[in-house]
Amino acid sequence: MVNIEDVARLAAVGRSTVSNVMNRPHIVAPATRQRVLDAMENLGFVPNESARVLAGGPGRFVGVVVHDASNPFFGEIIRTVEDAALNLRYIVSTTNTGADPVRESTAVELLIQQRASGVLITPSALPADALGRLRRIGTKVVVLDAPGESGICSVAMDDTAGGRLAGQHFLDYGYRSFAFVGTPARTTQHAARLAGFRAALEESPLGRRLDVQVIEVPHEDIISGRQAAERLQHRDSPVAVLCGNDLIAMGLSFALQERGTVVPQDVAICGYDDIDMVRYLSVPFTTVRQPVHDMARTALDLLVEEMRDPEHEHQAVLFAPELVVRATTARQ
Amino acid sequence: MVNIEDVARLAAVGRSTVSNVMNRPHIVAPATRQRVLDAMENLGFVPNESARVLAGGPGRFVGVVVHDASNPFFGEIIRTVEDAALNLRYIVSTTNTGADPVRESTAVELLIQQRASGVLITPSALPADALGRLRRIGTKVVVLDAPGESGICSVAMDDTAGGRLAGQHFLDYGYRSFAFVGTPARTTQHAARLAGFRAALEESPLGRRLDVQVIEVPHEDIISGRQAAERLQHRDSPVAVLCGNDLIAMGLSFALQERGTVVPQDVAICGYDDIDMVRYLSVPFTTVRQPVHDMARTALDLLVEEMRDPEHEHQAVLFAPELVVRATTARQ
DNA sequence: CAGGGCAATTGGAGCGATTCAAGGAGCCGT
DNA sequence: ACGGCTCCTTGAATCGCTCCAATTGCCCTG
Repeated sequence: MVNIEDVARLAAVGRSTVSNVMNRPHIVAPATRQRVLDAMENLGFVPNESARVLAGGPGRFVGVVVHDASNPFFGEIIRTVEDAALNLRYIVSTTNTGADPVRESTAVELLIQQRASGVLITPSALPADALGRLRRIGTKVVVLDAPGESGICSVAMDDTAGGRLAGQHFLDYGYRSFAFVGTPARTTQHAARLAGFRAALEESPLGRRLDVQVIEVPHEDIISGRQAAERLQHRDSPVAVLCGNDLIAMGLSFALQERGTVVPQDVAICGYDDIDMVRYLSVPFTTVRQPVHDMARTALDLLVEEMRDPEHEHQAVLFAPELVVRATTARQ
Repeated sequence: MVNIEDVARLAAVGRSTVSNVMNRPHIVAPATRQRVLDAMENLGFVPNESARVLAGGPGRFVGVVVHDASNPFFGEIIRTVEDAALNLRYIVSTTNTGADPVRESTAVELLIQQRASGVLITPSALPADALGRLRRIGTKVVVLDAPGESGICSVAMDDTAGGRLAGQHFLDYGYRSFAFVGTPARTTQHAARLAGFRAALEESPLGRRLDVQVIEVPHEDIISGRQAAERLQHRDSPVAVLCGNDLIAMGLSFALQERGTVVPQDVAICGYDDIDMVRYLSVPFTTVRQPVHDMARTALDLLVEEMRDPEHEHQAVLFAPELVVRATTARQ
């Protein structure tokens, strides 16, 4: 493989000059610069990132850790981040954790091994020590889709507000029986949504007479949503169900339809995320929209800023959710 | 950051011994090994992967390049590969190309910079020179979901056979008017599916009187499928449409339903991939199933074998597709 | 008991970049 | 003509690790 020395020899300059052309082009005389550039071109030179990082150069490796890339919500995040990062010539590495804390720490561990210069993470239950270790090797961290602790940048949705929005909407529409399907025990996001949901109900005139049937499911996907259908109890009055995300809502809705339960007459459903798909289903979903694109973009901007500017001040950005009413809820 | 030397000092051994504990544990005396292990633990030592790679050690970095991770088909591939690779302590980095040749080469370029030791790629149009350059730096490559050229390992579905299967099925069911929706001009996979589809029709007794209306769409997603609905011409006889993948099929189907077109009475649809979701829709999809899990697993196994064994013989594995008949096609 | 063989350990020479301090060349004003 | 500048350019030291060749004991055997 051709290295910096080969380039230097062909261009008849010193190794450092070649390095300068790559990292501080402005201090190299135009003629020399061009000569070096040509030499690189001729030789098909590609700098060795490992050597670069080892020598203490600016790393160009950022890791993105998400629950599940095939969930369109995360898909959109990844796409946004990749687009922006590739333009800045960063190398983006995505890892899925399946919201599993063990895989999450494995993923972080591997990122540490790589001495990633930045990490964008959607934690399920982020162990503080993992963050500490990342910090110690100088890796910048931005927490995405979860409230950040102090001393760390974070970009999140106000999940409590989102849950509230859904609860309020159900109450407005006259529902009196409620359920939540998701993974509140395993992910902070769902827990907050559930909390907001409960809060809205409790604050209503009917007060604490309103109870929420909580159905904890194993994953955040369609299959889990389907499974929840069997456990959902609905007798006389229609049940209003808030789902932890749209995929779960889809699964639940499909399974209910198969059993002859009609949405929204028998069961009302509110999803979460507003992924593209749910707007196109035969019964378009009422859901809580997250400004995914903006979140992702902001998160990357914060990360880049933090990587470039050592004096950077941490900030926690909170986005507001928005309720999108479609056909899976109806006025009673 | 703590390095190998710190560990060596604490354990009162030489640097090399620490290295040996990590890479060739069997040649270190058990007592010594334990002492080193303890020291690592105490110091919270994490080997620096960059240094390792630079020193010519066995790299543990593999790249996975796919069209779109949020497509469940690729999602499943990624999940499978990640599971297996993480167990082997490989670092998996996923990149999306959106089937765009430019992003594809950018992705490969970055992988070269990283000196990845292995790459699993789903090419749209893989430029031969990119492969060559990867090869030159010693990166092992396995092509996934596309026919491999000689001198390279590949795992693929027999897409032509898949297209044939669909065509045959439509003929059996009595359809006489056909269309294909997908990206045949931009991806080899869709092109092969279309070719097989055409072949089946041409080989039928009705011969070449059967024409296929080809609708090229910009992406392989739901939105593109929806757009295709406007361009699909169907007059008297029902049209049988083969879609390049299930997402396109879903989009097409949703859009048609909105305009009052009934599936399968007015338009029959056959998807491709058999992603989980399509089985649960209100009208479950007829589709061509790909053994994704096996493909992904086989691809990774090949890659690992190739990375470990320099004498490795390239092979091209071809999986057979399978038709799954559900409710979007009906006997005429 | 010398010598051979084996197991365990280790210092040193890179790997390919970066950064820094120092050196050389040309130009200016005096 | 010369000191003092600015601009460019460069050799050397370094990063943390792996591998190799060499070394050290130790046990066994003839």
